Amino acid sequence: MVTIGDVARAAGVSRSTASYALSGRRAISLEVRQRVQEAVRALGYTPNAGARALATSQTMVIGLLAQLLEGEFAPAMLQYMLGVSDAGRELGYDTLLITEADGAHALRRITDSRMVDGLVLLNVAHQDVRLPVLRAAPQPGALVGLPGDCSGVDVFDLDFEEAGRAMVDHLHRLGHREIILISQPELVVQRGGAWVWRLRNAALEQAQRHGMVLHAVFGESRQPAVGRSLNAVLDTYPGATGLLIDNEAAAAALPMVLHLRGLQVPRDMSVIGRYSDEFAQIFSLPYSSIDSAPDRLGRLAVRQLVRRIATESESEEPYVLRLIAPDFVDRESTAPPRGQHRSGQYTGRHE
Amino acid sequence: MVTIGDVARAAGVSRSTASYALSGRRAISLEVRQRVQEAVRALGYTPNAGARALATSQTMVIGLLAQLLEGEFAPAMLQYMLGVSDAGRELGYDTLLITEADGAHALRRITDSRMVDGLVLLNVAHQDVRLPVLRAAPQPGALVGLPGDCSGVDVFDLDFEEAGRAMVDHLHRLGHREIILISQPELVVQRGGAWVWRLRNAALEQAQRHGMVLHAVFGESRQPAVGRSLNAVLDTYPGATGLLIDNEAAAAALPMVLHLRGLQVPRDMSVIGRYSDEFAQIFSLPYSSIDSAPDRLGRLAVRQLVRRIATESESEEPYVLRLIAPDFVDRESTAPPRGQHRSGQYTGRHE
DNA sequence: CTGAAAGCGCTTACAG
DNA sequence: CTGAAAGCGCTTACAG
Repeated sequence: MVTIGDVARAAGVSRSTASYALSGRRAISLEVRQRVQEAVRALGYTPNAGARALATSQTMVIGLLAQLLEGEFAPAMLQYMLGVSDAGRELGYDTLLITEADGAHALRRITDSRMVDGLVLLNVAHQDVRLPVLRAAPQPGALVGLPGDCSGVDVFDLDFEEAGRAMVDHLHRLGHREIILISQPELVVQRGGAWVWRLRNAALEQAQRHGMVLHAVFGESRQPAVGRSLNAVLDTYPGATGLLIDNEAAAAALPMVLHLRGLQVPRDMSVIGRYSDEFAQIFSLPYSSIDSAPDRLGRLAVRQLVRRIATESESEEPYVLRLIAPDFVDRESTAPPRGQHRSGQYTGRHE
Repeated sequence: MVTIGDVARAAGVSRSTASYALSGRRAISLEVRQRVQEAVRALGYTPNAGARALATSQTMVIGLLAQLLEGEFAPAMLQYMLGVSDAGRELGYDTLLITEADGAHALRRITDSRMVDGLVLLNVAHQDVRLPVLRAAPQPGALVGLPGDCSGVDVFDLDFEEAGRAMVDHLHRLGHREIILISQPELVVQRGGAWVWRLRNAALEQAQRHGMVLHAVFGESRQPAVGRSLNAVLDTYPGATGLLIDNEAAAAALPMVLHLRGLQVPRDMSVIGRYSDEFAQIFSLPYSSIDSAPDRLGRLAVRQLVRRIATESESEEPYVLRLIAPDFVDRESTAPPRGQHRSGQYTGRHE
């Protein structure tokens, strides 16, 4: 392979001069710089990443710890991953993708061996076993997902509580008084998926504040269970006029379920989802939704991570906890509940 | 950070002895080996990956070039990626994920800087601009996807021609005489998505051989265009009794389309798809299908790549071109065409 | 069975 | 403005 020594020889300068000419870290005469650049081009020189990492203690690589857990909606994960990878590249970083089931173990391996300059953890649980490892690591970390303890890391997530309140408020404003919330499978909650219960609890509280009835249930993650459970819920609460769907698989299954029950949206049922706009477009989910903005969250996490890598040794910047405001995408799937629609009155309970 | 020098000092041996004790590349007395291992544990030593890479010219990292192109079905890509990442890890390799739009440029950067020991390219086009770069690189490469020129690389793909024939044969055997094939959007074909036309051309030939009428059309990749185009096709060919769906978005949209047209599967329409089993499960696509086996293909590519990395300098192993046989997953979405069903006769044309 | 030394390809103080 | 040298943390011939 062609090394900086070859470049130096071809340009008739020392290796250090060649290095400085390329990095620009000290003044170099125009003539020498041009000779070096010419040699680089002629020889097709690219610095060896491993050697550079060894010399500078910087790998220019970010570790991305994805977690694909049972009962969760895998396709959503891809969008976070792309946000991280693309943002990293724009900032000069490559992305090491770690998908091992044992995330804590993988994290220790990656950080101990100094393969990366920083880490992004996706799908962070309330008590995430990866966090103690991350805190003990010499590299900084940024999370997508809000854990119980945010110390020592930068945290980014959707404001799921605000999302839950916004969904409830929206239907309340339209006059709905009995609604249903379909969350992720209970397994996800038991495993510590705090985002699920943050939305759920906030929605329940808000409904109570408004004097609404909110039936909060856990959905399923796969067909045919998803469809069955949707039907069961609709059977159980025939008086409900609104549906909040914090569950991608349920959102995808819902159009057919409602259709087979002869229910039209929004005439017979108002629906609000919570998923990414990209997902809505691919499957044309016809429901207004809170955009989960995976791409944006991934990018935010990387940007902060890179900032922290740069300023790591310097003054202790305070850690960031940023919950982004839910963005409501209107797809006209909500309306006043039946009966009220025609009268234009938003006052009574459902008749 | 703790280095092998620290370990050596703690164990009272030289650095080379410590290194050999850990690698096992030469005989070490039991006593010394134990002292070294004890020092490693006590100090929490992990070799520095960059230093090791520099010394051995092995990074133990595989580069994964994903390509998310417009008009293609992004969620499918994730499954290939996971297959590669998981298989790599099992073989001792980490995965560098490259998602840059300019794949050829990214590939050159990664290979020139020696960040990886080998490359896996996903979504390979007929004339893929990344291939010349890959062939010129010092690292070996494995492809998922069959290009026009396979020289210098190991290639893995589904046997899309056999898949096309199998789909046609299946419906022919049941007595269908007029069927429709919905492929990916035309854009995908124009861009060189050879897998699309391999299935398509093979299906057309096979239909002709059987004396069947096959209407081959290009579908769409997003709603609402997908649904519209499905309806338009069904309007155009009212005599068709079978549907071959080589298009994930169309497969996801089809149940509702057929339902709204009052068509039951397989009573009124036989359907065969081509998508991964995982995808079928998440959305419970109710159609028999050819499994595109993304996980398996990703794993095969990595396994061969690692084999080639190991034997690279040795005798020239011939390059592999492996098209895996299509696997038919029966979900009971096919039957004899209407009318024949009752008679049990598979002889006539549709009446 | 073990050690001292060279070398992988860079970067960056240290000198001039 | 430029060069010779040290050093990053490993591995692996070369000696003994």
